[in-house]
Amino acid sequence: MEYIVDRGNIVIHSASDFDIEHILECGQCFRFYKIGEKNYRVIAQSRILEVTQMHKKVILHHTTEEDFLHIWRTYFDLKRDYSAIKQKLGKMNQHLQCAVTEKSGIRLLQQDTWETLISFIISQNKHITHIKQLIEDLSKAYGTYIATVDGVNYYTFPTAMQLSSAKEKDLRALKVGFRAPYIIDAREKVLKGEVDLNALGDRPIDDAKRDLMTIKGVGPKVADCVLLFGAMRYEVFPVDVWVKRVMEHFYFNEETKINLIHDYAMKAYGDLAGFAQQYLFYYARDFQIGKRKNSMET
DNA sequence: AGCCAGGAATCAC
DNA sequence: GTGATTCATGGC
Repeated sequence: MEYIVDRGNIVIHSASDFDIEHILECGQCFRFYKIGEKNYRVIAQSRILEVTQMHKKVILHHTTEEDFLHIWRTYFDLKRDYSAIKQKLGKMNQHLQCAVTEKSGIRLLQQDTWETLISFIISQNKHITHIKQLIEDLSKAYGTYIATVDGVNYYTFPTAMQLSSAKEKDLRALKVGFRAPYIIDAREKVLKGEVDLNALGDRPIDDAKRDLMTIKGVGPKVADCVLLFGAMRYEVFPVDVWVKRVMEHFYFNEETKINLIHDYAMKAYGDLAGFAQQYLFYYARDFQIGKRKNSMET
């Protein structure tokens, strides 16, 4: 995408397939704050970035051309042609056509593998607002101070090393509950090299997933999320309660086992499965599709 | 107040 | 192997 440098900001005048609200609120990441309408503060890459959008004009505030080219362009996945992806998905069926049209500004962020691993371990059986809170508390307790903006202190997400002093009771004090030993097991296996997060991108997908699932508290869904959001493995299809509901609602018309949904989608969507999942998830959650009172209607 | 949350481990058969 | 129960915590 074409950009200009303007008074210390990076400005993209004609962003395509980009909606900062869709990107951040679609459930793939947790470390962001809404400042105003289409105005967000993002904590990533050991940095704080403020993003504003007005129609097709996107402003990345107080950043350099070098950071844009080497960090944010990759992080926001700006080199990928999402029009082509949406076109292919939209042709597959009418429901996907609705999802990609309604949530047309989604892009899959290229996030840190370790951060997604711990974040999605924490995410299990929790509402997104609470997940965000826990991750924030964890960062404040163990991360590195970045800066203070508008009177708020911001911290990086702690590395495995930075978490090495944490004991189970320390994590429980942060209210992560039964996930405390899971986080510790993830830290141990990563620090000892028993699980190599850097290898996830290159290995056969089944091997990579099996590796992740040796960590306590990492099952099929969390492993898929780490592979998709933290290792750019777009052929996976994480099935959570929302994806299960929307798939039942649109494709199966009855209660369906997670495994069946997962295998069906991976086969049907192929190397676009991860993208399909994200459009469907955000679409389903936003419109509460398949939830109780709406279930199995229309 | 009770139900649910971007699930997974554990136990019962 | 499948199905039910348990796990901690907060929001609604």
